[in-house]
Amino acid sequence: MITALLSALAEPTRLAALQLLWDGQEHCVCELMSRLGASQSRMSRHMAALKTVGLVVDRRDAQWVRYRRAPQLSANVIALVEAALSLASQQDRIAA
Amino acid sequence: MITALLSALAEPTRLAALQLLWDGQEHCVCELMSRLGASQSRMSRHMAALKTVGLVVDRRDAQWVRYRRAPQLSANVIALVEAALSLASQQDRIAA
DNA sequence: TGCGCATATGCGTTTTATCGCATATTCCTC
DNA sequence: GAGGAATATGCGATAAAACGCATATGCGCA
Repeated sequence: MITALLSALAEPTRLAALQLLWDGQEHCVCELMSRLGASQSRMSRHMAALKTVGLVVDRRDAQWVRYRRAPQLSANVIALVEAALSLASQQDRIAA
Repeated sequence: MITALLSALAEPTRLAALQLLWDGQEHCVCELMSRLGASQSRMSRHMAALKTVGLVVDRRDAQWVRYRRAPQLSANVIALVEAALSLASQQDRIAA
């Protein structure tokens, strides 16, 4: 559902995580935690939320769970996410 | 703030209202209420929320308040809204 | 001025989101 | 198999959003 997707994007930590994952590479929860300054449970739950709406996928790799941008997202969804990320990074530049 | 914008979009009635307003025309609250099946106070508050984040503007016209899409929205914001509306209307077609 | 229509808003309630803390789970290494 | 690292999750607390109901406000018209 589109509103679920928008709700998932409407949280700063999740949006920032998506920004990191948008490079197409895998990132473990521990990396996201430290880079975004989020606690462990908080980060884990936010990633689970992104996964639930299908924006990211995860993969177990030894003791790590590696998240990455979901493959095969529809063009519409990609357009939405990239518009959001574009606004977010624009805001980051202003804040900096 | 981008997350406020996304939160404003992440509610079905608001998104549907935006879809109607996106034609560039003015629409009074009473029209939106009846077309979207929302109660008066609910519709009024949702429109106020859209106004707060700057997506719409309003104008008093006799006993009516006419809302319309905000002019001069940045290209980034327009891209975001249109991506959301595109997904919403796609979903509408599936539901129909 | 008084009435009626359209809209906004104060208020209390209910629902939903988010969080921290503690604990469970999974997997590696020794 | 014991211990430790990385991650997930149950639970209770807190905060935020949304709602209905009632009432206030703004406006036109008689």
